[in-house]
Amino acid sequence: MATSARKKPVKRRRNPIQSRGQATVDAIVEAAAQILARKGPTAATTNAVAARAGVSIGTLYQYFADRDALLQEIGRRHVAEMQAVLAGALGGIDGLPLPEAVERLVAAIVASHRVAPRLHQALHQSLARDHLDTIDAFEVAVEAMVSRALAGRDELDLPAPELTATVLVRGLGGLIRTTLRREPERLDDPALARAMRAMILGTLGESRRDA
Amino acid sequence: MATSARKKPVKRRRNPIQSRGQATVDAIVEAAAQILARKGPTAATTNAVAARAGVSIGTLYQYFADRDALLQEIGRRHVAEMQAVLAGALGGIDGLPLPEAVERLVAAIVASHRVAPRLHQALHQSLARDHLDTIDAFEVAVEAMVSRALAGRDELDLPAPELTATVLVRGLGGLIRTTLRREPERLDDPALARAMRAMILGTLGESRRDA
Amino acid sequence: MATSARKKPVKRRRNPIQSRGQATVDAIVEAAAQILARKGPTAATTNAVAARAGVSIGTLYQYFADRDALLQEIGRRHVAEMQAVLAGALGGIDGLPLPEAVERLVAAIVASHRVAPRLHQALHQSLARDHLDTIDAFEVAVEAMVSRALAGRDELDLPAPELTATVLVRGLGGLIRTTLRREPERLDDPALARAMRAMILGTLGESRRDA
Amino acid sequence: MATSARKKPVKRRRNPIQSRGQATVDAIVEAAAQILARKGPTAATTNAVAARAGVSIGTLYQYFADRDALLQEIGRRHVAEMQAVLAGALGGIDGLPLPEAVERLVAAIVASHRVAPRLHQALHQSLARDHLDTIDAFEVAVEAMVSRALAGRDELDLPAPELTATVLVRGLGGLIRTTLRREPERLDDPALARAMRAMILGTLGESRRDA
DNA sequence: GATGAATGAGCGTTCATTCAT
DNA sequence: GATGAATGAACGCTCATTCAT
Repeated sequence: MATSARKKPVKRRRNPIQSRGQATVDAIVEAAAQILARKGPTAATTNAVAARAGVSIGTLYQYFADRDALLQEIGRRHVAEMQAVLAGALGGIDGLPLPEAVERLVAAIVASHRVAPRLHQALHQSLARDHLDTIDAFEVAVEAMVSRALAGRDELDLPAPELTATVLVRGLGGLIRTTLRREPERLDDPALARAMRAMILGTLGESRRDA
Repeated sequence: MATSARKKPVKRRRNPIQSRGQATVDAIVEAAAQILARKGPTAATTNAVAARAGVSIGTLYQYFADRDALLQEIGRRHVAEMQAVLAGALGGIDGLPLPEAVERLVAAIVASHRVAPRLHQALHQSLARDHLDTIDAFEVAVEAMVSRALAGRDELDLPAPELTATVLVRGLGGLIRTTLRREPERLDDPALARAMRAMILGTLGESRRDA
Repeated sequence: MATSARKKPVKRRRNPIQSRGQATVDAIVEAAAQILARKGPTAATTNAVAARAGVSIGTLYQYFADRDALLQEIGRRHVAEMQAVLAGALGGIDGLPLPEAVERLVAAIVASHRVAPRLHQALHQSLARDHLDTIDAFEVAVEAMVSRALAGRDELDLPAPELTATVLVRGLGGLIRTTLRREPERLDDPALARAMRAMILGTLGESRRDA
Repeated sequence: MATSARKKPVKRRRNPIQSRGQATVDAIVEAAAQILARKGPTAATTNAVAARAGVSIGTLYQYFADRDALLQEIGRRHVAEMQAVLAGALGGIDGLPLPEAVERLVAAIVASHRVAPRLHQALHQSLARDHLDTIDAFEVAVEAMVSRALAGRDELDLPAPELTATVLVRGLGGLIRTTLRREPERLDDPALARAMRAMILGTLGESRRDA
């Protein structure tokens, strides 16, 4: 489904056994995420990260094999956060009538993108195609989840719930990402949320009619 | 609408009218676009571009104030190409019945993204947030165009054609971009195109019902 | 005789008498020697040595003032081993007739270089000119020993036994070292041993004739 | 005969087409050779070399792909110099009677090692086993040359001229190298030269007698 | 004593950019 | 105009060494 060759296995260097070490790792990851979010990928040099984290460059390399490993860890954490928000906002959605369920879904997806919008963009930009895997895997998981939810609703009777899920999730994601980049404040606009719901409901209705 | 602080004004060094210089500029831009598309932003160093273009690095700087100016020029040309493809594929669409019009629109948007998909991605990745303006402007223009087209169709009777256009264009764009990145070959899948049409038609139907 | 300025005096941190410490020191030295021999000087970092020895880096520095002190200790031990092999193989040589004595000498020198050939090379490579003293001292001692043995043989009647010893020992050593580096397996070749014996015997004969 | 796997092809970066460039390359090589000779391999950092050569670090990398390429170039030049000295000192040696020929040979080998003795040592120390090829090739060539010369002398009637040449050349080389390191001034001692000649003549005599 | 997290000088290297020719 | 040799700030990263626990 997804993609391509994986060369480098995940390469963390030491997982700290003293609690001091864990704090250090957190500081580094947080510093890197901040710089990434505020000034973009090119500003997130290993030296800048170490400086902002208040540790020496050597310390950074105690915990991360290279810059890429750090970036991947940030990606992993970011995805985990989005995942958590999404899961939290989606609990019990299956029991809801469709319109409410869609409302919840839209709200949840938007919320998950609001966790760290600038970082989200930066990660998309900074990670080479080979390294977007973590983020890709998350998106794939979301598509799968939505696909299952759609298939579970007999009322919908979709001929290809997977395809519909793909279109909806990717479309929604792209819409949110573009809006976040160009008009971040607009993501709070209720009219936009309403339009997104219309898009979903309309797509579902139309998809059922399809052969 | 758009965004953010602009540090550097657009800076090209001269607008060579004579064909000599124009050919050189073309060679440089083309070389850069090729490297960008094939090997990504990090491979597109000024020296590599000059070498591939068959000119000296000094000559490159005669025509472009800095690397960024070159990248922006590539963006400008890429957008112009997408624009041209889009316009070409959309001629006479207003006279068409809705289903055919939608079919044409989907085909046109997909086609415009297929002009140079790798370059498209590379530009999104390599341009700093501040410098995506050209691409943003294009997307805005497409939204406006679609908005006008929607507003012109009395049969649709949309309460907010602009909002609907925004959602559709951004959603479609994101869907295509994500697909291009993760499953490029799938863009040829007729089922996907059908699903996209369903999304549009459904959204339009649903949006009309909205108050 | 030997050479040059000595900056740092030999610096070990403590001479641990208790077996606890001795075992640790041994482990460290052995680990370092192994890495040196197998992967060369650049791989023998203090951290790598400590890791392979199964001790912490801090412990390593408890016993060795710095990396150089460790290297020198390895040199010392290596020389001691070569010395032991040599002495063992040379016992009773004085009573032997010349051809047998020479045969024993060649065998002994070859054997002493075979104790740890890779380590031998690595030490020559990794020790700064200033720190080859231990090895130099060993070679000087061998020369002296051979010189005494030659002087003790009235049958030879050498005009300058010391000079002859120098030439023979250094020549033989260089020959073995070069062969070890370029054609290590050839050191087992009986023809080579025979040629070495011819060299010695011939040199001895010729040297006597010299005024 | 010699050895082993060759990974990296020689990697020079640009061979300068302006004469300015050639001067720069020479300055860099010379600076590196000086540092190597005076302070040893570890002092010959790329930055130190560039500084001493009076060029920027970037310039160094215009001409050498990496530090190793620079070292190899130095090796190449050094070997060429030794070669030249050797060839010059050996002209017409074949017509000479054996004792004079040997005298010339010893003088020539000593002279070739005196071209840049400290550099010679440093190269042996700094080059990884994989990269001594240039120097090895030179030594092999010398062995071959001596072997041919020996085979050409019917008076010697050696059973294995190649083996004898190997022993003599490696022995002499090692002897000189050791002496250079420990007692450099002694290389001028006529007694040592005499002893070396004795070694050669004796070895030749003895080798003939061998079966 | 032993540990190992932390340090930071310094390494090899890249690449956007300048300017004498 | 065009060239390409030269620049040097800055990058990612290593490793000998220290010191609080």
